[in-house]
Amino acid sequence: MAEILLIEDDPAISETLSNYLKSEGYTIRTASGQRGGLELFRKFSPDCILLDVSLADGNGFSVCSAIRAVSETPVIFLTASADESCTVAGFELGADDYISKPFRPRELAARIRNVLRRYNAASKLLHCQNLILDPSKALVTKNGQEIFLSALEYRLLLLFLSNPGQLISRDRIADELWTISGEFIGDNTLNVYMKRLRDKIEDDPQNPCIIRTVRGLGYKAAES
Amino acid sequence: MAEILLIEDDPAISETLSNYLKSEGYTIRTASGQRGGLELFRKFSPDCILLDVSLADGNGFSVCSAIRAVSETPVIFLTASADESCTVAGFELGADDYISKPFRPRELAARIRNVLRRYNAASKLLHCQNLILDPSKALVTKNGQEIFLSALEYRLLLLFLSNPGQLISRDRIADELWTISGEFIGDNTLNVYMKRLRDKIEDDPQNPCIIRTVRGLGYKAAES
DNA sequence: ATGTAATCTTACAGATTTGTAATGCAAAAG
DNA sequence: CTTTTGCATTACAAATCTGTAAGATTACAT
Repeated sequence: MAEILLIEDDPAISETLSNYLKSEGYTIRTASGQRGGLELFRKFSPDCILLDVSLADGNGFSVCSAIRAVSETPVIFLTASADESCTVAGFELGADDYISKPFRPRELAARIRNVLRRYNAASKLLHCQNLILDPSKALVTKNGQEIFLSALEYRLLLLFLSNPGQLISRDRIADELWTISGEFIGDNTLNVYMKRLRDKIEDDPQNPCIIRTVRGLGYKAAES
Repeated sequence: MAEILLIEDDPAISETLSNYLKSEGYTIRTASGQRGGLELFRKFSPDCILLDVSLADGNGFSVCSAIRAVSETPVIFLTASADESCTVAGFELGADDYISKPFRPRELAARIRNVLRRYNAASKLLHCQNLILDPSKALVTKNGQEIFLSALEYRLLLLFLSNPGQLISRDRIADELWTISGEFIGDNTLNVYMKRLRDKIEDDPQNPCIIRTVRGLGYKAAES
């Protein structure tokens, strides 16, 4: 489960929130000030940060700036004041949400889930069976072993893993891979590419599990 | 500038919001109900949707579901009630934010900017000068013309465009491109790759603008 | 100016990719 | 059962990719 860093000045609020979020299944680390907060951030790389605006040794805004300088980790501001310019300032610094006290616990939990969902969706590795494709590095691995794919094989796999469980017609594949460059390719060229790709990614290319044939319609990647 | 679809029952609120957001530079389209709202959504593909929970012909939740079924376009719920279970329900349906009346205009604008910022960051095409790299299709184009890159050339370019304006050392490049597979390559192999990539992507490979050399330190991609 | 180190450029083979053609095979249609 | 259709498989040249070597050029220090 996700790990949350709570940076909060007031010990009473800190404990209340901390207990509630633990009951929701999160791992919580708490700090009462800027210095300790940033230290825990560097040490544990939490998945989300709850940040009080008013801290003993500074304010939450500078903490948020410091975090944003090195990371996109979601930051949710907590504040006693519902002051509009504070809210605006918080978002300008790159915060992901801004919640005014009094906190309603279920809403807080929903907003935490919301930022985590988006954050996880953003850093998307594409999985399928024991295969992992990392679009940010154009890297394909299976059981930790790199698989070398040619440019077109990579595109073909990317197309399938981007649409898991979805039937993709032969025409659509041909379009996505070739028609941007205006070329036209022979009728069974795609068959050959499927074979080559399967030989590289499937455990048993004769009985493909990752990309299955749907006779007469196209191909379909496994759900996950 | 971004285009916003406002789906709101109450004509007075609709007009007030609409005028304010226009003054902020957005293009606004308004609908008063579910049916009209979804029609405008399909017709104009707005960048963001402001969605009142209570509508004449249904409620905002079903509209949100319908939108989420086909798109990740950001949805911000607007509501008169500050009811906590409504808020939670909204987020469960995949909403991006949930704002209770009375709306403070500057905060609303800040929250809109926030969801737009994240949404744009998520569907990230990587730009640099007149060059565009689409990681979701592994496609590189320049002035609309496709550029054919080999697997390694693509990775090399991806590395640079993912870190615009940032100096990248030769060692780091060698690590990112080769050491995952455990291979070691000759000392000037990277020089050759840089040359090949530049020949393909730069207008004038002799005077590279997209990736510049920083002698003794490495290479650096232009900011944008 | 001269020397040195860093980077660029060219050239070259071996490996791989790319597209086509020919053949094989199995599921659906007749 | 036979034929047809759709996909799989194999084999093959042309093109391209990949890494290295050798020499040219450039920027910097002395």
